[in-house]
Parts: sequence; structure tokens; C-alpha cells
Amino acid sequence: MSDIQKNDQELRREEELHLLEQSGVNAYPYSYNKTHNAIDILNNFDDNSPELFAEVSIAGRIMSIRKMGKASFFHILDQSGKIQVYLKKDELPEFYEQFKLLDIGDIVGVSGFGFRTKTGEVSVHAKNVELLCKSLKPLPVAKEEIDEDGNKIIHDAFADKELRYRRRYMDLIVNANVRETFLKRTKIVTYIRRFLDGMGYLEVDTPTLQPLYGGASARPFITHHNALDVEFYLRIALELYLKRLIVGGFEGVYEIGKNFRNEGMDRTHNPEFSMLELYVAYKDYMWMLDLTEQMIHEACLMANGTAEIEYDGNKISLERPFRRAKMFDLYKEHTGFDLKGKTRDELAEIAAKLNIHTDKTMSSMKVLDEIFKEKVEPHLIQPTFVLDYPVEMSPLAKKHRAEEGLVERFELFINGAEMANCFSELNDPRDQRARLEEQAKNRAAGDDEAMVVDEDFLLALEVGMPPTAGLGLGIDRMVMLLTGETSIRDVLFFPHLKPEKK
RNA sequence: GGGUUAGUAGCUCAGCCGGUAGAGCAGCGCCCUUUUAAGGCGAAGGUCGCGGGUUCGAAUCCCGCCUGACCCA
Repeated sequence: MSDIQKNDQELRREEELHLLEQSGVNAYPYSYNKTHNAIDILNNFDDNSPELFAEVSIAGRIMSIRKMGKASFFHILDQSGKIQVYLKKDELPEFYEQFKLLDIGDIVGVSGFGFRTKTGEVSVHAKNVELLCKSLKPLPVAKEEIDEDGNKIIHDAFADKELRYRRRYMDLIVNANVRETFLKRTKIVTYIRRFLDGMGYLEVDTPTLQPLYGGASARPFITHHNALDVEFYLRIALELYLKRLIVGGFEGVYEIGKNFRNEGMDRTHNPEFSMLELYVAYKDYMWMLDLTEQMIHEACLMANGTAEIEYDGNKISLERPFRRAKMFDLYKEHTGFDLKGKTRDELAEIAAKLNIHTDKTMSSMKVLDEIFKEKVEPHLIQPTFVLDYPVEMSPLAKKHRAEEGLVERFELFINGAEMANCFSELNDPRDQRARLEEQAKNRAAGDDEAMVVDEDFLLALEVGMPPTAGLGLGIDRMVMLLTGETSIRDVLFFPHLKPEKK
């Protein structure tokens, strides 16, 4: 990068770095012996026994500096939070000169003792400060104020969404709420793992690069393997490989991993996103429904301390039990029509009455799907398990034990959005072959989201898969719900954006 | 893909019925040994997203493009 592109602040920081190095300071040393996190001191400092913090070493990034002549205050930020440091010239005469060359954004180690300032803030009185990393780029600076009611007011917050997403590291440094959201995300995912591990299920890894893709209706990303000179697809679902592991004899497996779908990006879609898929042998979908309900309920309690949350202006209760409703009952409830057993043309006629646009190319399933999206989904604000879908909509689900034309499947909707999807898994290889061949026909007829026939998967089913319940749960959407974020970009560290053009 | 809207200093924003830019914070210099949106004084800092056009003159008006946000299909 040439000097022409650097602004005066960047040039000044480089100049300061040279000055520091000339005076013998290593601006990029190798380690620092840190004994405390900011929060350890802030939470545990006791005015009656300050000796508990008589010797502390903390380290972090300088976030604000208040110089007052021969004494100074600055705040440093570590992973746990911010803490104030106090510095006197007559105690640190040598460093005090260097201090002039330090900036907001530099990382320092501070050793000293804990104390409380006149104004009541627990701080560290520095006996020694050393530079651990010189920062060459100015950081967006926001100032915080605590108002009379104790609320934090942030002035000039770093708010430009595009910059925040493209320079997420800056966003994380400057915006505490962003850090909190991602910490919560990690806690939620850790909780899910602990929950499933506690049930005795195995966490496994299956291929991301696949010679054939399947398990969902979506267009894949295609890539190329040079040594083999073959095309590979990035997986669109975890399903077919996890089921092979159930065939292989494991009785409970799960994977939390990335799926890749070659489709548009918006507030709820990123081309790569995280899914949990779980398969448990000898269980059916209603058993999995209970597990799903428990897992989401507990994850919310763990993340928020309550099962009552507010999301996008809606009050949502994740208290158990969630509502359970059959799909065709919901159609009746929200459209007034009984759609069960209707022909394609009858459905199209009803759609027209409901002011839903259809065209001749749409199959009866597509029409049903449209009506559901338009008339039912928006009403599913409180958590609702939608039960028993038409067989044509669910090529990997087992036929319903009691109802003709349906499969044993549920989807969970919360705040009008699909959160989880589950079936009693189809394990009759003859039926599975017929369904995949049907998909292949749709594909040949132009549906580029239809599934392909995976002969190896069918072979696995012929070897025999025990009765199995399978669940897919969108991790990003669940994190959105539990953190109150309405854009998927705010729960992904590095959401995809269009490339920057220079 | 369509509509609305935004892009001005490192950050947050004002200026937009045309006359070549302004504030706060950050940064710089001086003063200040318990401050906390620290304070006081002073001096800086900008191809006004990019490219065309209209005009004596464009951040401002017109066209195209890029990037983001929101809504719609």
C-alpha cells in the first residue's frame, strides 16, 4: 500500500512507531503474563480488602485516553470488558514520555494494583505499562455516557452496516452489543452440543465436498477437483450421509455444520449457513418433537434466563408445550377451505379466490405451498409444530401410519419463520427409490431444485436402516430468535456481501 | 429482477431551490497529578461513492454504474 492512500492519522502512527523503535521499544513483543481479566477485578474488588488486588496484570486494547497533564486515565478492553487504568508521571517518569506515543487502538499490558477512584470507578493504578502491539489504523471512536437512570448512552456509535460487516474486527472491538450477540451464539451452540452429548449421541463429521448432493431442495455450488478431474458439489444438507451412519450401526448421530445453497441473499438467507441435523434410531417424529421442544425451551432459558422473549415487536413464549397443529387443519383455520384431497385444478381455483397468484406450470404441491406461505405462515408467531405433510412435498419422509397421502413430518414455525424440520425417516428402499425417481422426473421437467437419485444412498437403505427419527434445525435462525436479531448478518461473523469494487 | 432510500473528514452527521464545504468526536500543539461524552486555548484535516452530461460555475440538477439498507416479486 502506498503512502498516497494513507491519511494523516495513519502516517502519524507509523511515525510514532519509528520513534518508539528508535528509543528501543519492541512494539510487537512475544508474550505477556496476564493474571486477571477486567471483569475479575470489577466484580470482586472490595474496598475493605484491597490487598486482594494488590498485584494484578491485565492486558487489552486502549479504548479511550484522558490526559490531565501529569496524570492520565485510560480504558483498556479485554475479552471480558473494559477497565480503567490510572497513571502518574512521577511514578512512571520514563514510560510517561512513551505514553505520548500511544494511541487508542494500541494493545498494552498493565501491572499495578486495584483501587477505587474518587468518582467511584474500580480501576487499576499502574506501576508498569508495556506496549504489546502498536495499532497503525485509527479505530472508530464511540463515547459512552451513563445517564441519570443508569442507562448507557452511546454517542457516535460505529453504525455503518456495510463497514461493520466488512470490517467485523472493528465492529467487535467498538460495539459491545455485537460482542455479546456472538458470545451468546457460542453459548447456544455449546448448549446444544452438551444437550445432545448428554443424550449419548455422537457428534460426527461428514463430507462437505460431495460427488452428488441431496437431502434438500436447493441449487448447489459446483466446484472442481483437479487431481481427479471431476466436479464436486458443496453440500446442501447433511442428511444422506448421516443416515448412512445410522445404517452403519450408530444409534444416535448429529452434526453441526455448514450447508451451501446457491440462491439469493437477504435478511434471512446467507449462501452458507449452519444446520444441526440429528438422527436417532428406533424413534419416530413425535418423539423427536418432544426433544426439539425441550432443546429450544432450555436453550432460551440458558441464553435469556426466561422463556418469554420479544422478537421483532412480538411477544413470544417458548414455554412448553408448543402448539401442535395438523397442516390441513391450519389451512382450514386460516383460509376457511378444506384442501385435503383436492385436485390440482381445485386448488388453483381456491388460490384464485384467496387472491394468490398461480400459473399453469405449478404442480398441486407448489400451489399448496404458495397458499401456506401466504395465508398460514404469517400467523404462526407463537411456536407451532405443523404436522403431517403431503407425501409429494417430502421425498425423504416415511408415509403416515394412519393417514393416506401424508407423511410423518413436522416443521416448527416461530415468528412466521421455519425453524426446524423433522420426519420419521423413510427406510423402505423401494419407496425411497420411487420417490427419488419422481424427483428426477420433476428435475427433467425443469425443476432445478428437485433432488437427484443417489444410488449409493439407496444401496445403504437396501442394506437396511432401522426406524429412525431425523431433525434439521437452523442454527442461525435459532440464534437470531434467541438474540433478538432480525438480520442473519448480525449473527454471522462474516456474512457474505457483494465484493467491494475499487 | 422491480420500487424506495442512503453513500460528504478516521467515526457520527449537517449542507442539497447551483456560487468550488461545516459541526461534534478522534487526531495534532500548548495548559492541567482522581478524570470519565474530562476541561480550556490554538492550528490542521476533504478527488462530497464512481463515470458522463447540463451550466460561466455542480456535493447540490440530469443520465449511467458501484455498494449498502428497507420493501416487493
